Amino acid sequence: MPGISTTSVVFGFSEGKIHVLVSKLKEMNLWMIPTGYVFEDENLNDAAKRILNDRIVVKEKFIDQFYTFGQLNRATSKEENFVLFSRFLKNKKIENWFNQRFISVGFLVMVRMEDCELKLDTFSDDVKWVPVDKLPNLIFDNKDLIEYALNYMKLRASHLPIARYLLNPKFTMKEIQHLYEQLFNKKADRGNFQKRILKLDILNRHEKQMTGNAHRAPYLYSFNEERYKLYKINNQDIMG
Amino acid sequence: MPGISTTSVVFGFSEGKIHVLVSKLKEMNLWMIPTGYVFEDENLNDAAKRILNDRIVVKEKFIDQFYTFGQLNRATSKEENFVLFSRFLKNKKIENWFNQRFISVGFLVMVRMEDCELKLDTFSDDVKWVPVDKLPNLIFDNKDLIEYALNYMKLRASHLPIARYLLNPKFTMKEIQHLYEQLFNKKADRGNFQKRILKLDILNRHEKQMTGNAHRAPYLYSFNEERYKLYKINNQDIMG
DNA sequence: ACAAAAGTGTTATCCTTACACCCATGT
DNA sequence: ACATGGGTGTAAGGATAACACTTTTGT
Repeated sequence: MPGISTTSVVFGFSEGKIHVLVSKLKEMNLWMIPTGYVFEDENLNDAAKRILNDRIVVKEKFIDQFYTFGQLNRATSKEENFVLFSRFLKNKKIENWFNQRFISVGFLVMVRMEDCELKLDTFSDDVKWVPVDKLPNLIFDNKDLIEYALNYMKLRASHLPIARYLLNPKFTMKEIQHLYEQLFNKKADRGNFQKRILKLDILNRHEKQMTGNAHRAPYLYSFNEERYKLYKINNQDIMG
Repeated sequence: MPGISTTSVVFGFSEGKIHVLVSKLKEMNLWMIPTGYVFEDENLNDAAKRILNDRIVVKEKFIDQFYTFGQLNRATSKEENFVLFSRFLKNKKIENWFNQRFISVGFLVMVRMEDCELKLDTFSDDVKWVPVDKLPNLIFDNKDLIEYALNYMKLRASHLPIARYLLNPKFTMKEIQHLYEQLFNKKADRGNFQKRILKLDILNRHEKQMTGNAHRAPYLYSFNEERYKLYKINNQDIMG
């Protein structure tokens, strides 16, 4: 469909940092996140998945739209990068898809970084994960999209399966706490955080894992899928 | 832009009921909510406002997108209504805009019903407010959109200026309580509801209004715009 | 005076916070 | 044994829910 694309912000979590998936345009110092046009006979969500599958292979992922970007000046607002990109297109003799106005449905994607296999698409000569606080030079409004997605995650944290999709199947309390501390940029009390999480009654506790460190070994936890599905947040606030 | 439309779910509140704005297709028992195509040189939000202005005149409104609908079978899923609508188009000799696949960005709109002046567009011979629990026969997936918008309002109630835009500038505790009771379909304790609302510290209390009823007159309240703007919800849940 | 609605107060209970204490582990 | 991180307990303070009590109004 002319002018309709999906753009995915793919988040992962590793070594205590939230990461985003980016790919580098061939022979340029310009990076981008997975984008592509929607086919005439294709559902929006299917389009997002198809385009994503060009860059990344992963068994399980969370994917859902978070906002539709339809400003007129989306491509030209980062003028410097727009000029670079136009030259790139000319070199590659690609048709001028991007010269017309386009609307992007933004998708929030969450995966386990360790389960991912990254692939190069035809326009790229590099694909990698970068920490969200160290983003490279991005085309168009890609940086805005990433920030919008992060903010969306924060606001809707209690309605999104963040830990479920970003953490490994088995994880420690320390890991899940670090994840939320990173997301909210805020330290939490160890004991109270644990109590809060456990009170949700959606985790299974497993055997301790001997780490070889010179301290007590932590328990491992996993999500209890049955109870996790039942777990609905009572975010009725004003209604008590 | 071919295939890209905006569709607005316009909510109002009157006589203790949440209402939706609908218009009736000429000479048919088929209703719809404000929809229209986006121009090539037009921002998404501007398109939604322009299309809305064909049906309704109101000074102040809340408007924001809530979801983008991109399923393939959107028009034909309500087959009965699709057949009716096709016949309507043929009668009216309108070009077959709707025979091609289309994507709709759904907008949530909130207005004060009493401030609204409704207008007929060229396809309609009736425009009116209907209670959300008594929707008429609607084209396409319009009913789904309305239900989606309502659910979105519930989920994000604490982040949306619902009472600010649905209630009259001055209102009673009873009115704001009824609004939230309708939205959540749940009764609240009178005293506790009042305490919760007042603790937010975003309301001004005004003189009592003599109603002529045989009981104590209630205070009137309005939103304190300054404090309302400062009021940010700490919905950090898991972070305490 | 009375009924009905509106405003305010009370109490028991629960939740949160900050911090302390004990436990486990490899050196 | 000891240092370090991990698990759990506790007491003070705050928030919540259910309900009772008081005030205001027109008849």
